[in-house]
Amino acid sequence: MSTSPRPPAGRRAQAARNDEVILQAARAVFLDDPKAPIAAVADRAGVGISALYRRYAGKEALLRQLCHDGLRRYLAVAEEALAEPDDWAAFAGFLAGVVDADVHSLTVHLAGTFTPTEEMGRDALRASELAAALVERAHASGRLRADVVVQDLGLVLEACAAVRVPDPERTRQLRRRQLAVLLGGLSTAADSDPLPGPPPAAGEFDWRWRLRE
Amino acid sequence: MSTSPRPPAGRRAQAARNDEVILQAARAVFLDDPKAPIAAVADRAGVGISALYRRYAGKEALLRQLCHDGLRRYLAVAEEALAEPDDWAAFAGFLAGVVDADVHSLTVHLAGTFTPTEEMGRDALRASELAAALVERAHASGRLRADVVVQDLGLVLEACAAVRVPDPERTRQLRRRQLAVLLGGLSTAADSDPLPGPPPAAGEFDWRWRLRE
DNA sequence: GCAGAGCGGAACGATCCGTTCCACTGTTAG
DNA sequence: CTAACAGTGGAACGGATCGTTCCGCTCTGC
Repeated sequence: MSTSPRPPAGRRAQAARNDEVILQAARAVFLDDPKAPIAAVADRAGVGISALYRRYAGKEALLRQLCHDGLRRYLAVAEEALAEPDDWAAFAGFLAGVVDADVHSLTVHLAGTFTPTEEMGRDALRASELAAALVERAHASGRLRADVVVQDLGLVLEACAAVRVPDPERTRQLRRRQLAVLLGGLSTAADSDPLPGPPPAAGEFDWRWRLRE
Repeated sequence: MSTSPRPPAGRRAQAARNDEVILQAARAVFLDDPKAPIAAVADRAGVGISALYRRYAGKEALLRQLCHDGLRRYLAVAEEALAEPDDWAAFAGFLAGVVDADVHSLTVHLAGTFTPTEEMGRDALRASELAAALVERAHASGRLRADVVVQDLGLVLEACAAVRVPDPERTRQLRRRQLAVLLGGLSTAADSDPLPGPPPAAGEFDWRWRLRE
């Protein structure tokens, strides 16, 4: 056998596999508790702490990577949604996609625990542009209440992310339910009074991203 | 002057006033961060740590008291709402009252940080009974979607409590907005598809109340 | 005046957590 | 075949945090 037979079971392969295992473990752990100790990630991944520090300069680097990955998933979901021809379906599908991918917790709840990179800033900007486009199309479809603004998406996503039970699959189901209620409330079919108070403004949620203390 | 002139400025009076100041400070602090250190409460109240430990056996006792107070407020809001003749207005007013009083964070988010008393258990039971009555009346009014169950109230309140900006008054406004959207989605006016997935079941959120670890 | 309730805040001990360090193991280049 | 070494597990360390205790002071009510 010149090359290794089936799964390349070498030290290298093990390491490459650990790359993925560690990231998945970190995602699961920090999704469950944004302030979890780094040792919890190692335990969950079934590796030692060294395996972590070999890959990331420190906790902050890991958090940053995790958050950036989440941001990229958000972008992917948004772009996929924009490909949908039906304006309202694109809007609803986008929200469902973000909720299912649990991307909101990864981005917003990890905010302030690390210093963001410039690239993250660019991606975040692009993300808000895509969201604005989706809202605009939803407005054009006539099915979105006129007094809904882009920033309301943040509230909706936060509301869904707040739903949490120990079982992940059940959590997903309950979030879908919550999202369905919210979508009903956002649609013009709800003939209720105008939404109260000044709508959320641009930059009103930026404080999350400032480093704590 | 036989008795003190204007405000009864004695050591006793100061102490009585501190009772209230400390409770308010504790509420503000733990509302902002359920795991805040006890020293933060003392700072916020403008008193020393001794003033706290003179009144409460420990952190857990303070948390328990705070949570029980919140529960009692919840009961008061619910009973006030039940006095409203219009079924739907009672339902909507109840939710608005709970959101404004920020009672949900005080009860649910402090859960698991102390061992509850029997009386709290009784009050919690009564609270769920009142909530069930309000939901039943809302159903009777015909304005509440048929597939909404009592447990959905927890999701709605959680969604509102999740909205949070540094300014408390602005937070209240945004929560009202969120609640308005949710109420729109809960009402029969939203002609959308049936809510997806199995509805939240009784006892599905009890895990919060078990002591952590 | 004087006993003591009430208080401020330093000090203590326990815990937790991020990071470093070292010994060990299997792999791979030569 | 073997010497170097990438990769790893996990103990150990140092700093930070936090709940609680304790001591000395003040001011009041008798």
